[in-house]
Amino acid sequence: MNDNFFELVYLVVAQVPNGRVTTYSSVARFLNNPRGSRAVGWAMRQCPYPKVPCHRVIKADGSVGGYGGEGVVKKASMLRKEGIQIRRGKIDLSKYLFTNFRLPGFD
DNA sequence: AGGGTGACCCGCT
DNA sequence: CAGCGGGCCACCC
Repeated sequence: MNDNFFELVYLVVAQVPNGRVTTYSSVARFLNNPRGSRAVGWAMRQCPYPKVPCHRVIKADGSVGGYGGEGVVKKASMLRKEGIQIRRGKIDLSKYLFTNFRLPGFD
């Protein structure tokens, strides 16, 4: 269940509130894996938990990133709907980036 | 045990 | 500011 890095990613991403976004790198860093950003992307690709807002996870440079191919448009649309302004396909991380996660399991 | 894949990141040019 | 290449991590076959 929650013994894998994989599961932790979902728990952390699920903590991202509406109207905010996070980056693969930030999540990886929170899990003490500063270089595990790729693994986070892997977890997102699987996304077996519908409660996990994988669409709120973007790249570290502010770009929307990917969503399984041409779904990126849909992803951007959803973010926009949540009140996130996207300028030239980029999101202002200094405004919407959320990294104030809490340790999973310490509810 | 080994190789291939992926919704990435960072530094350099 | 944009483009290219190398590196790192975890999962599946």
